[in-house]
Amino acid sequence: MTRQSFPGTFRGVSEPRWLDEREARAWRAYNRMRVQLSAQLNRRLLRDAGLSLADYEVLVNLSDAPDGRLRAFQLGDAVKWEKSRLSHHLTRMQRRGLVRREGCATDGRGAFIALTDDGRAAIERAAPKHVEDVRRAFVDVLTPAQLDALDEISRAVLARLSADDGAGGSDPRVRGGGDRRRR
Amino acid sequence: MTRQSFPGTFRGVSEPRWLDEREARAWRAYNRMRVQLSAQLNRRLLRDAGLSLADYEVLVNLSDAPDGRLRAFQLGDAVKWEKSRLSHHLTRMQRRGLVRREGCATDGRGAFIALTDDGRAAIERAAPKHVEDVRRAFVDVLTPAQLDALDEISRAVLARLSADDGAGGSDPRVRGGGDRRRR
DNA sequence: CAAGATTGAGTAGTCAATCTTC
DNA sequence: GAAGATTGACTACTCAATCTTG
Repeated sequence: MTRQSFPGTFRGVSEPRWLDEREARAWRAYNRMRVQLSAQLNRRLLRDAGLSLADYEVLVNLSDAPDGRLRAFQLGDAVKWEKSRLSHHLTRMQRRGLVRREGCATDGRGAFIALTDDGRAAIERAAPKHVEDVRRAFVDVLTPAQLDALDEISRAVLARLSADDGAGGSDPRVRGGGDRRRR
Repeated sequence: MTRQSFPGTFRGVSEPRWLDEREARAWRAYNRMRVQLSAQLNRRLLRDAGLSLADYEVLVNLSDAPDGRLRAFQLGDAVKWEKSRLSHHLTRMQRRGLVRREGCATDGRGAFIALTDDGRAAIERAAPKHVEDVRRAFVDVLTPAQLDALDEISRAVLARLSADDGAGGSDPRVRGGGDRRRR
């Protein structure tokens, strides 16, 4: 949107457009914030309530749902994780007594994920302190204008991401030569 | 900065100040961007160059250093990881032939981490495409004003985070009762 | 004993393959 | 065969303990 394609390039192969100073500064600062903010919130939540951020997200979504239960794929849509990650995570949470798996009557393939009493107690105990942590580190250091700006920024990036993931890639060039990581 | 402390609360214990609509919207949007953007960049870098974002960060820092080598703690300062994460990661990268560990002559405890020829080749091969990916998903969808806004936002958050991590916690209340996670 | 760094054990996440039901 | 979900194998990260040198 902001810049035209580079004049004189040939099918994008030649000189990459490196980031200029403003761009690099914003990108670096954003990445530092991203890493440090998540780490701090995670550490505190774990220390104060014995939950990871991932646990918290699952529990919040379940506790907002009617009857404290959701189909697994609905929960997956809400948290935007890979199916397998969700499944593994629920297995661990089930082992800890926070959620329970229930079969679905109308669709034999389906699973309901339900909050247990312990799970509900855990999220209710954790939430006030966690919200305070989010306020202290994030919300309360930003002006309303900054909150709105960040919202718009996020939406712009997300719009591009879903446009690209729907389609094939960043563009149609095929770039065959990269060595795949051996596993 | 933006809001006063809640009138009628008693030592912060009573009603938590939940997020209002603007705050919640920004927080949710930011988190979606954070998760999806990293995931997409990671996936593409891995697919096209066989490197993870973590590998990339290490290699960039080394290739910017004189002689392509740094003391481990300098590298750690640059990437802001835990010492043990860095050490584990370097072990894996060493096994893949991307870096090499060298002893330090003047400090027997110290280790130098050096880029191998393969490591330098890998980062030089990966960088142009990765920068294009960052441009496409992030830099090029934002206006210069938005880039500057994000820079300021990040700095504000980071300033609060380092103030808090330097000190004891979010505030002096001790909150002893949370059940620690059993391991 | 503090700084620099590594190790081990356990938890978490990813990719690909699989299983079952629609 | 596609949707809903799980499994297995592997890679990655965290915390606490350890080792070594200053």
